Amino acid sequence: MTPDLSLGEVKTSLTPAKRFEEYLQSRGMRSTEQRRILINHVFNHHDHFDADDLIERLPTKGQPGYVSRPTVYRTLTEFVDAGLLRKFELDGRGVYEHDYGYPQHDHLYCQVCRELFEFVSKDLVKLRDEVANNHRFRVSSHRLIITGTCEDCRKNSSRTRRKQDRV
Amino acid sequence: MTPDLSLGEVKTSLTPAKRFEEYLQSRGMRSTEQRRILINHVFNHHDHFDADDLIERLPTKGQPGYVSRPTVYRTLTEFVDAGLLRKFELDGRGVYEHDYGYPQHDHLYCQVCRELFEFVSKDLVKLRDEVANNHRFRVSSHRLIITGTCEDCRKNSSRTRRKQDRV
DNA sequence: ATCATTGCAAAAGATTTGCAAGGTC
DNA sequence: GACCTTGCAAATCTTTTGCAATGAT
Repeated sequence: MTPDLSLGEVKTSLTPAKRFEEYLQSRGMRSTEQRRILINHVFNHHDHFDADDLIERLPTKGQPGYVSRPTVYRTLTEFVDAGLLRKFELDGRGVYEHDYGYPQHDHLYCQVCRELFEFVSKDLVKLRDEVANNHRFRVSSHRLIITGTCEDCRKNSSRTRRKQDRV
Repeated sequence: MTPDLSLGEVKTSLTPAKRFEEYLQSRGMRSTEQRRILINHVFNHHDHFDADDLIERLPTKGQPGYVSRPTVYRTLTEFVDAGLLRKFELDGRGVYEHDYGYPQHDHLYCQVCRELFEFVSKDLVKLRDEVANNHRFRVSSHRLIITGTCEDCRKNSSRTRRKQDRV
């Protein structure tokens, strides 16, 4: 479910990879094989994912394209710092989504299939800013998650979950 | 910061302790010293807290009133199941707040002093229900956290944080 | 050559679990 | 007495860190 791009999209001239290169340069950090591998994986899908999802998609140890778990974690943090990804917490895990070039949006979270659905609401941002103003609070971001049951899961409440349980 | 009670308060005839007793009865669970200790501690403060906060307020091992860490975790989960507390995640930790007899509200979170401020918004609930309707999604709850900097911390940006860092 | 980065192994932090002993109904 | 609960110790899960080897500039 992709949000309406007309609503809040940031105009971007650079690809995520380019932007990340700039970020690295500006910080005296280096362009490495692992960082290139990860940026490709992350920006080839428009999904929400956690560190494990990403690691599972990578080649295993010994194969070309393998990146170790600590490096995955470290690099995800760099992507967040670079403004490429946003991070939030769900069920005790860190979840990442595209930020760079991607419109502001919020989420519906189905507690049955554990899937995230995106929606965009200008009114929510207005409401947020009003509330913050009233409290003389300077907003840097917000996170709204509406939890419940999605249409499919309501219909098929007797069937098996479609998405794997994470034990 | 207490939300306006006129807005969303659930009328409650029972004290949390009584309601919990009923819950235990209905489930064939037992009324124990530890559960009574914890319900008193939890409902004597109107704060947000995590498991550690609660444990720190309890007597230490060997003292009367001591409750072990696993029991604290287990009992907090029971309070949530019983509808007495609500739980959410902040910075990777579970945070609890009163639910039973407490009005619906949301939070401003200051990333400097790490304090939570509550606010109530009827419009937010309306917006939430509209969005959910559009997506044929059945809402069971929502969680909005507005992150930023509170007034005090903006003013005193050079001073030390008022609330202890959690290492 | 210098210094950032990686992978490994191990640590850390929060929470959960197996189980024997003890408490409640 | 039956069986729910507790506390202990240990496990689990996710994420982080120290460090020596490796790679980028």
